[in-house]
Amino acid sequence: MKKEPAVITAYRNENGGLIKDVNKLVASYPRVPITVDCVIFGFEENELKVLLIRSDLEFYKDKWSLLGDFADDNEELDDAAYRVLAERTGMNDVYLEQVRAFSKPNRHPGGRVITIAYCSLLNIQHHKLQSTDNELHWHSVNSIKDMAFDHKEILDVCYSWLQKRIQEHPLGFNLLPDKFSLRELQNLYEAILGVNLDRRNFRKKFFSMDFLEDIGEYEQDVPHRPGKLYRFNFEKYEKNKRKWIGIDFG
Amino acid sequence: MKKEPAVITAYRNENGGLIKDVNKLVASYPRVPITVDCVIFGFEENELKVLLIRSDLEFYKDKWSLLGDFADDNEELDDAAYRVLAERTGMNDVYLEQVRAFSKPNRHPGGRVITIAYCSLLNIQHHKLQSTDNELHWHSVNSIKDMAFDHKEILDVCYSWLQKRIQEHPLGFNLLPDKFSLRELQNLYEAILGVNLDRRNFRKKFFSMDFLEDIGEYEQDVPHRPGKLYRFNFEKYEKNKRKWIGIDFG
DNA sequence: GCAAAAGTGTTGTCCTTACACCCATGC
DNA sequence: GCATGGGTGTAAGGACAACACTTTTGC
Repeated sequence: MKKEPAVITAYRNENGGLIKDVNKLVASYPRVPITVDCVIFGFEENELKVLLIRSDLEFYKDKWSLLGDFADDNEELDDAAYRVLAERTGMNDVYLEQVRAFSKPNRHPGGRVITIAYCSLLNIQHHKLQSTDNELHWHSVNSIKDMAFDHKEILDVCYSWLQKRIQEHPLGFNLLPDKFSLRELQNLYEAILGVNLDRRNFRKKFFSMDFLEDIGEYEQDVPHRPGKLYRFNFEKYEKNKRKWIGIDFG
Repeated sequence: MKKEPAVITAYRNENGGLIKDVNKLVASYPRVPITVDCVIFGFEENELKVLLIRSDLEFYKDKWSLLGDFADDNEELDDAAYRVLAERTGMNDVYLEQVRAFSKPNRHPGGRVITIAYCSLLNIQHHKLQSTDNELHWHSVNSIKDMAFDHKEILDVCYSWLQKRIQEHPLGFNLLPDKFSLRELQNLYEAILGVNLDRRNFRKKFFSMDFLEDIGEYEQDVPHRPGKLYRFNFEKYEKNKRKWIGIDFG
């Protein structure tokens, strides 16, 4: 039961049990190809969308795939994920967060590849996809059935992650224009959480959190009374956010 | 801005733009040594403890290190983490969850190594460390100053993860004996969260969640009125847990 | 009988929910 | 003037925080 890991044992007892040649030690480790895969969410027409590309592999012909790439030598994983985003969308100032690693040995048909999934939120309006990117498309998250690799599983995990995360952190604003109406914000939450929320209580909630900034502008070209536009005041949020004790399993 | 990843470009245009030889594709990816590192928490003498080993590396002589090992060929990362636990503690039925990847290029002195951190909770009483494991020790989490590699950073991240997680999921029971008093449970929460909680409200809270099972036994050998012992009813919890909408940033 | 911790209830406050009416604009 | 959604307030119920006294045991 208490076997020592093989490599460590092999390198022991050279210097009072300590390993001297760390390079040799690391060189003895098995090596694995590492990729990052980005689940890039956007919001359009009151639907949560995800940016997918048609798989490059004949093996997955006509299946959709997340945007990913291998991690370069000495490239930190976050950097690799930002690089994928920049290469594919041209955007540099995008919200991005690591979700977790996926490591099933047979998840890639070409051999073992471990991938680190990242979740990313961007404003579709800020990035009009160019027509040369004709294999790059936004898909309604709820319409996606099956995908290349284990990417459907990764998408599902990231979607759940987002549903939880958006209730505890002000991520949603990354999916909206700088100026947005409360109706847009509510549509966003309803679409992501898959619920209907009471409009009056929703407003009260966000106003009481007190980081929506009334910028004195109004919606335009709407066939009804235009709503006020707001901006998310990030500084105010950072200054006022509190730590929180509240045990509650669910 | 929209450069295509080099490898994908190289393998294109062989079959209508599709890549045929997936093995060759994967073989062309850079490979990285992957390790798992386990942050193994325990609870003893009303303190949160973490299980550490003295570093095997001369480079980190006399520094403490998390328990880790490289991932074997075709070994899933969760399995590698369970293996590390079994090898080091002899325990197989331990709570374990992936936290995240750490990938700074210089985090290991022997060259680039990416590690996936796991958080693990076990009951110290169930596993009396054997004296042959004389470099394996429990350390009070709050007393740890500096560690080998980036392990202090990993520990800090996992500790924060635990503080949050324990408020939303019934993990804490993994740190306690099967039968425990409410006082022990409260001490656990107070130690992990670093706060004082009102005893009466704490009891009400847990009783109202209704998965503590009164087993009709009492504490023994205490120099005061003995408290009742309870057991966590996992089935009842699973059956009653609800989904939850509650937007609240903090 | 004394020390030490277990066990128990009530009240006020705050947060959440449910719900209905007037208002501003485009057509 | 009518259709459409914007904007607002209130009341009830539930959760949480604060708080003190009696009970049981070991010594």
